[in-house]
Amino acid sequence: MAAHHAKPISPISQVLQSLGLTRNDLIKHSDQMRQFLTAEDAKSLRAFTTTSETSDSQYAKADLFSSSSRTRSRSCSNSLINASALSTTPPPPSTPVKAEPTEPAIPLRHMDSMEMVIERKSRQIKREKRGRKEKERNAPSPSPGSAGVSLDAFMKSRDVRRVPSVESSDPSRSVTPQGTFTPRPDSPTPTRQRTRTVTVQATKSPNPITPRRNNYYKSPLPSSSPPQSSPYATPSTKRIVNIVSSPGPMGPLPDEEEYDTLPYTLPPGPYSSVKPDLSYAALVGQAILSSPEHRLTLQEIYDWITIVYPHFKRNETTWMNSIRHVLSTTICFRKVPRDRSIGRTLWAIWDCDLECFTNGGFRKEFCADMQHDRSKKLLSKKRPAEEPPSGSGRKAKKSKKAAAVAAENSAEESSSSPALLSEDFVRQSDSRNRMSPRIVSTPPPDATQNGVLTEASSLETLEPSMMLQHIQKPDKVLYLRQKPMGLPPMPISPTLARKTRPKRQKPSKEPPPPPPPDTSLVRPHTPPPRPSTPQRNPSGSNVLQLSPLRTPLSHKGLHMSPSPSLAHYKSHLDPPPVVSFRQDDGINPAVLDSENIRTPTRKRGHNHHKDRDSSTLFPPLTPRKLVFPGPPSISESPFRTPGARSIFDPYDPGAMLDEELSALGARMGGQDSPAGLFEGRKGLLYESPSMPSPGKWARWF
DNA sequence: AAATGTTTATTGGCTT
DNA sequence: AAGCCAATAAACATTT
Repeated sequence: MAAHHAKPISPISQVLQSLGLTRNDLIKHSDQMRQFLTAEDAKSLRAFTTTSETSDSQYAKADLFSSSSRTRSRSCSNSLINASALSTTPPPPSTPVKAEPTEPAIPLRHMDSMEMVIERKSRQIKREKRGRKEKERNAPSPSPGSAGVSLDAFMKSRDVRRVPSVESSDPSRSVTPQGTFTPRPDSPTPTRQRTRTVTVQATKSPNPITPRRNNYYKSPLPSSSPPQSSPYATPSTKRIVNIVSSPGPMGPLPDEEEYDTLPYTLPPGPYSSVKPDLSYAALVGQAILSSPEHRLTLQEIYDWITIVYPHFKRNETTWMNSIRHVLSTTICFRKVPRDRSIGRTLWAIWDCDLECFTNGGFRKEFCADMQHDRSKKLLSKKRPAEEPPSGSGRKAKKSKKAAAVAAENSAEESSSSPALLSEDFVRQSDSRNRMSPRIVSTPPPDATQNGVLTEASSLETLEPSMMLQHIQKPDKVLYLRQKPMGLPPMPISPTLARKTRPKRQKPSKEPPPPPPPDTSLVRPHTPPPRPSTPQRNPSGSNVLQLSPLRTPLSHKGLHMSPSPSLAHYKSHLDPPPVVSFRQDDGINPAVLDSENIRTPTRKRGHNHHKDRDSSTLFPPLTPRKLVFPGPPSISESPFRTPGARSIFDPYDPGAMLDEELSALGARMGGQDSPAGLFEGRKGLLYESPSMPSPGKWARWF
């Protein structure tokens, strides 16, 4: 808005005057110029042709539009995505064209922005060329071209956005001090950008099932590329510069074709190169949640992070190592193995754990599994004593295999027993984590479905009845899914079996082959609807893995955290019955157990990161908006206006959820309007007395 | 060989 | 001071 005013007509006029030109002349010339450019290399130049002024004005609202359009496109995107819609149609040179608005830049960023611009430009040119060739070569291929283009555009636009334009000196833009992205008019991109964005988004957000191509793996993104610091980044310019030119990790930019497969959504730019004050888990969570299905490969996660948080560069190992570490050790990140041919495993966040990631942060207390742990702790505090025995603390690790086996057995037992359900279950499983949740109360017949996890999944197909059931329970359950009983026996997870670490640990002799799990039980689980393919089974058979979802540790519900209670499990076999389940059975672990939910432990807010702080302030958030993977820093979303959630971003998972709910409600008819559900949810699960009105915190961005 | 995954250890900051 | 936790580092395993 301010931008509007900013549009300096006067300056232009002045310039024109000094040149002895009239506005008409200017227009004329620019037209000519445009034609000229369009003729040949137009595309590459497009971005630059844009005038910052125009864009500025649009900035403010662009996002709104873009979001909506995004959604829309998204809905159809799946089909369209690859489709040629785009491809066939030549990229409308027109609109999208101009790039962006240059941003407002913060003064200090001039230098780099220049560089960035230059670099970007050269990149664009290359890409264009490449793209052209490609097209010529395989004109037919649907998605590629167009999609690629769009993404490309998107990326470019992003770059631009990030880069404060050289010219940008729009005074009117106010930058918030620490880089918070206030609703700067510019941040969001203007219309044209919008267009691009839209396209991109559409492409990338295929719904439910993202077509993830193998190739994607290679991290298509210019990983390091974008580096940039957001204009807001206060920090050192040099760094930014480096980033830009950093050779990075990357190699060649991915082909456009790959772009259409981008499995995640990038928050609107500008991205600050400042190190985010978020834990790695939070970052990973944002990344994963930015994907429609809430699952990404490691590579994708890296990409997302490097793009959104330029602070992290692709060629650095530390943070990547940390990311991997977090993935492996954090319960909320579940592995979704895929067929080899398809690609690597995906790391997913299940709906039941969404709360952990509210506001873009990460609070494990809200992890469904954690809750179990917690309850367990409470229930049995005394227990700890027992375990230490096993060995000296950490070292006492027993062979994993053994542990695994034990776990499985126990799991089996527990799961098999009817007792599992409900409270018992809780009690038993508490520590065990992850899987446990899956076990839910009695399974309604085949109510199960394999849910497809999509955004929709969140709401997923629950049977109304089921829902009701749970809902009854005052406390918790959002929705449960149950799995039909009587699944085939689960094979033991190869994983467990396979790992043996000779060196470090003494191989405890043991491991007799894990007893065949008696799988008569139900193994509910949530999974993702992704086509989980049978895992590779070393032996060759297609048996499913035990739980691919969790690493052994996690199976036990442990995180690396040394917390005593958990520690127990590290060394103790007894508990954790790992429940194995099949990936595809479609059960959503979601929040299952109602019984357990307790208040989130202690105050989480205190330690660690700020995000936490916020959380402290506000307890759990409303479900609906919870997850938007977002923008750089929590506080900084460009979208967000200081106050609030005024802006509706359909692209936001939360929004999608809402939509889903609505739909669901509609379907269900009656009383439980989706809203109602949510409300209920909120009330039950999230609301805490102290909590501010839901609306307020609904969205963290 | 490189990318992925797991796990163990250590460290430092915070909170209790 | 004790605990807890996230970040790191690093060894090792598994896949690609």
